[in-house]
Amino acid sequence: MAGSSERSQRGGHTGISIEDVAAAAGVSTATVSRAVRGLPKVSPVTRQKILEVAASLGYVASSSASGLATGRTRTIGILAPFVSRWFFSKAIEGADRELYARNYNLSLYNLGGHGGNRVRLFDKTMVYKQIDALLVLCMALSHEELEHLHKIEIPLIVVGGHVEECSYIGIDDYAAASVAVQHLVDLGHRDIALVHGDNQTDLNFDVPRVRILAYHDVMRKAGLDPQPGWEQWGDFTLLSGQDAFRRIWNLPGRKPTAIFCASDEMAMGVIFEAARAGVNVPGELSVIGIDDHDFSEAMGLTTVAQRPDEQAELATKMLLDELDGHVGAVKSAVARHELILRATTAPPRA
Amino acid sequence: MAGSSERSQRGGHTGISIEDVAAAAGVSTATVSRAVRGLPKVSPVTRQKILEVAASLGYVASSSASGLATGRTRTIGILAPFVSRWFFSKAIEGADRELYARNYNLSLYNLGGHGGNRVRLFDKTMVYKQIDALLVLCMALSHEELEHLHKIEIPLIVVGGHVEECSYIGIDDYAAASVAVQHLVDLGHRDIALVHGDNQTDLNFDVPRVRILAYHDVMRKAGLDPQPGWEQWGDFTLLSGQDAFRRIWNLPGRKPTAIFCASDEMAMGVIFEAARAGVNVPGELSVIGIDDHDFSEAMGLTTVAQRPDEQAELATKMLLDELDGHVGAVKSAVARHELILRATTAPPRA
DNA sequence: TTGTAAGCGTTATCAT
DNA sequence: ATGATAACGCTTACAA
Repeated sequence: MAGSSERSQRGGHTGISIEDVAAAAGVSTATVSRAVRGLPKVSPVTRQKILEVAASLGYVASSSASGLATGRTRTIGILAPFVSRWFFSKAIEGADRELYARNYNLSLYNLGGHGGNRVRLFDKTMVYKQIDALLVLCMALSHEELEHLHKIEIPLIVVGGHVEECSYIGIDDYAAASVAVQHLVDLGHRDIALVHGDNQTDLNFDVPRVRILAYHDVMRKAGLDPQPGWEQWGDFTLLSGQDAFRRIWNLPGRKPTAIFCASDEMAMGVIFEAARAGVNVPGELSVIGIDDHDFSEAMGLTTVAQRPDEQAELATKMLLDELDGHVGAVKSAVARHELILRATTAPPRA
Repeated sequence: MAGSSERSQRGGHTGISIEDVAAAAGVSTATVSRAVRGLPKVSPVTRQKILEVAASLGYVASSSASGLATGRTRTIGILAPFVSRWFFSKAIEGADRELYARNYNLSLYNLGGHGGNRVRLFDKTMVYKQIDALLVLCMALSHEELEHLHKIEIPLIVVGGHVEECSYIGIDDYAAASVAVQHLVDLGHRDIALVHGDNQTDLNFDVPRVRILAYHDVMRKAGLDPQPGWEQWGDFTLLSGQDAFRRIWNLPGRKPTAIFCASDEMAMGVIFEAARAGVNVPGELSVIGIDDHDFSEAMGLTTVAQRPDEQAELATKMLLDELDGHVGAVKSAVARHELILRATTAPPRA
């Protein structure tokens, strides 16, 4: 019974079904199912025949149907506060590489405009019964959210920073920031300003705090005592870097000879604004960032590099391994960072 | 009849089902289905009761099951050659706004690393029975692909340029490029170079060609005759802009006094490289791009602005309207562009 | 190796 | 307004 030709009432929307293939190949649907999924216990000749028929009919299994039958969607979700920013778009590409290689789909949940009511994501649209695992980018999750996720029992991992209560992958922010500040100290700078990430919002959660801490520690160890007002916040964007520079430069008194920025984008903002103010980089002002943004090399920006794509790729691999039954595959890991010397840092003017 | 507690053989992975809710509320599954979907013909009191029970149980409908029953996945696919480039990430954010507002999911198909074998996307992973509609970003589809898509009968639209045989949304590339070149001509430039997009690859398909054509037309009408070698190709990236500048500047003979770049990123590459070569912008060299990239304002880059997010948002709206039964909702449209004068263009030196 | 048939959780038709 | 119930297309014991 039932070829796609003689299909009933609701939607003819479904195309070629497994029954059509079975009928055309003269076998049962069970055998077709086994054959197309490459399962064993199908004779070579039968499989061959079925594959041919399936191909000629253009058969593709309905993901809804197999999802319903197996309880798996073969889709993993990526939760991101933004997509059009360097870290996030790179991470998405990295995750996608692994997903593509292992034949999974990628469902993107962007908090961008609608960050406020992320509640909804956890209730309706999202997560629940739509994805097999969740990759969270640079966000802290609330207690409730984590609990909710935990209850659903889907593998979960956070990329881009430390977050309590669950596995995470990211660079050692303390070490990375320390390296950056120490580089400035080593060059002989004593008046070092800081443009850090906002730690009011949950974006990047711990990350800003840790980087600030590292700055303070390195400064203290070097016997340096930054001016109040030389610590400005930003939100990791170019624009906020520009603003921060202006606030620092408009301060009365002497100027810093170097600025450490918690992201390359902010560093670029500082550099553009410095240029506008006629401040020579690195002659009068050294600038260092963190990230190694796509534009950093072209701008000659000295930075501490990280690779969000690799981080997300690894995280995705762990998620998929866990789904493949490798219990314990998902675990925290520290990603590498590396100081890259370029043209925006130099010893302070004598 | 089954509560999630007494569930059989395969996976207990499924959580609370509609039956659980029905049982707890003392109604049939049919009524629960109507109630939770906000359908009419449910008495207020019944609905209220059901909603309460559903909420307390944390019930969420299985997308696989409803997908199977309705033939709709409530997911639209976005096909992009890259995600970590300005146009694409912005477009994704724009599409997401509309999708989120209308409670659809977003499935991302990135051709990034694996662009070569995009075949697979159309066969296996993708499209077929996984998504209700497809948004294509800046790519030409082959005849077979289009036919395939057409056969599946899912709404389809292309954003970011003209493509034959299907609806598309994008700026008028000819007009936009003309405005840019004309701006240089109006400033008095006669020696105008071009850094255009690659038209070998299918990325942006028609777009590069049309922009080149506009350049030629405007030049000819102005009675200008560009040097051979002043036309360099790029691939829309910063790096390729740098390379192009070097190739142009290394040419023997006189230098152009202005360069029109087919994208802001390439324009930035030209500017960075010009700075490195000690060429003053706009003193010795005017530079104009197309896009109005996030960084363009900070860099003072004169450009012809476009808004990929708005384009994708509109395209998505059309797709969803079509799915809502508004036949003919999907149709081609021209998006706006606007010349933005900033600091990288000026009259040529006397 | 292959077939039979019972689910999987919804939705939608048809009664009531 | 509500309830039975038959699909939806696939997977997977279990039987053959």
